[in-house]
Amino acid sequence: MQETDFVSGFARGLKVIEAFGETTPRLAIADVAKATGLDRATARRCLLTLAELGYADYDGKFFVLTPKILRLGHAYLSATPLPHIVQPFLDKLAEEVHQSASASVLDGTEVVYIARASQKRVMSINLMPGSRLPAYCASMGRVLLAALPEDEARALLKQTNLRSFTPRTLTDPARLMAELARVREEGFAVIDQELELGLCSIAVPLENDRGRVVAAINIGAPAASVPAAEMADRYLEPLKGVARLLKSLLR
Amino acid sequence: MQETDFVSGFARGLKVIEAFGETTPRLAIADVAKATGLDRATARRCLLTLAELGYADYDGKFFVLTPKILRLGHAYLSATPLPHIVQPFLDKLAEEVHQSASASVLDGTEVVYIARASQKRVMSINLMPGSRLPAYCASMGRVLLAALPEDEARALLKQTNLRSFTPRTLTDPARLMAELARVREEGFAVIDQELELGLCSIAVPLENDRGRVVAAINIGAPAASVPAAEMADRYLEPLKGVARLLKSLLR
DNA sequence: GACAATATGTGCGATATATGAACAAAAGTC
DNA sequence: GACTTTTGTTCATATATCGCACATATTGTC
Repeated sequence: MQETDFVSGFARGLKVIEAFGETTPRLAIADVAKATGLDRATARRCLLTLAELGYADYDGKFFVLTPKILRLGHAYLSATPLPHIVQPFLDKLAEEVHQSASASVLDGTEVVYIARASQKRVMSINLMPGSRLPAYCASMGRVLLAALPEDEARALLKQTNLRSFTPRTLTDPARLMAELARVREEGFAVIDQELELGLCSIAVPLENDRGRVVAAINIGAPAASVPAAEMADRYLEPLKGVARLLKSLLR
Repeated sequence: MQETDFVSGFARGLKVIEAFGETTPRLAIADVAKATGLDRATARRCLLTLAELGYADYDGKFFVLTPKILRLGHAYLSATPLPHIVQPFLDKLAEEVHQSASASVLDGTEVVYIARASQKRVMSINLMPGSRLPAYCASMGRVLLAALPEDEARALLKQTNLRSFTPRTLTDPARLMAELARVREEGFAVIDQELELGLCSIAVPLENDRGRVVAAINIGAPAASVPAAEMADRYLEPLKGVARLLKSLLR
């Protein structure tokens, strides 16, 4: 890369941070080099830089990220109006329906939670702002994919690893595209235990004042107490209500 | 900087990300240059790099961070065992006492939330993993400062902007140090509306198996329903119980 | 609409960084 | 414990980046 408007040292460093993940909390220099495709010498320099700045700890062998890294993501959550505007509406919604309510946006093939009001836990994993789920099998993901032009949605599905989380997970691209068309038509998506057995959810898009879809909100409920068939009857109106209220507030 | 093991381009880039914050969500090149102290040309290159990589959007004038930035903080939250281990205990605790429970660690002069189980909202601001509060006037902050050697705690207080959030906020360094001594002695800290009127909280330290304090947990309650004097009676034992259970699980 | 005041874009020499190979040091294997 | 393999560190040099100064564009003011 010869671009004069691109700081490759910076880009490499960000790659190094992203090398740390769920399954790889402690990484040695060589691990990072392998994960990022960087030269070992370069990976080492990036890691030492992180340590020097206090974003990572180094015990002479392994590097571990420190909580200071959270400043970076926090810069987004506190700097972006959307999470702040949506949060109180989610709180009220969650309290009214006695279920968890969340808001998310699309980042590549995943949905990213940007706000959440949780009632008692139903999911096995703990969702919070910054959490990610594959878009194709999450209710908000379906809504957000449906809001894209068909080819873009298709392209994203193509680059997604379509695996079955439960026996009910839809993984056939053609059937997913058909479902997206239905979602686009009807204005909401219901997921019946496709991500986790025992969990249903329903989502609607959040439009801004110009009618562009900027996010999605959903309600999740235990399948045992709220069968999928009832999700829309119970929760569609409350969700649509919030979406209507927010429409004029978002840009 | 002449260090051979330091990538200053990377360090500069991270500085640029941190320039975005609550009051400054949309920044022009010159703003970033001013905020970071970097040369305009450098700030511009870093920003264009962020945009190129999809971490920021650029409309030709202003830069805005995208949700992709959350991947960076998420790398910590998902890579670090502490949040995962603590979360289920907080969930159980919050349900038992019908109040919000949180866990945090120290980052400089601030506490950083790493996990949280929220019951109904009492605070005006919404706390979530990644959120920050000044250590000197938060219950978990007091506990974490008390766990440091005296000089370190004193040094941190010195570099803190000790402002009064409410008429009750302690801001005198000497009195704060005395309070830290008391906290160290008694093993818990109670905050009586020092951060926000109407909000009390109580925190205890979380030790690992070798007795080192690695985090703090707390319970927050509305002052109207639980006077500060009752906080310890009601919540100290549940908190201590969780700390005991976690001691062997943390390293 | 002309002027001043800021803000942004660009080319260049000086300087810092990446590269890959060579070396040193562990770690794993038999 | 000698051998192989992997990992970490160092170094010289080719290359990319920095910061400056200047050119251009945009914004605000009267």
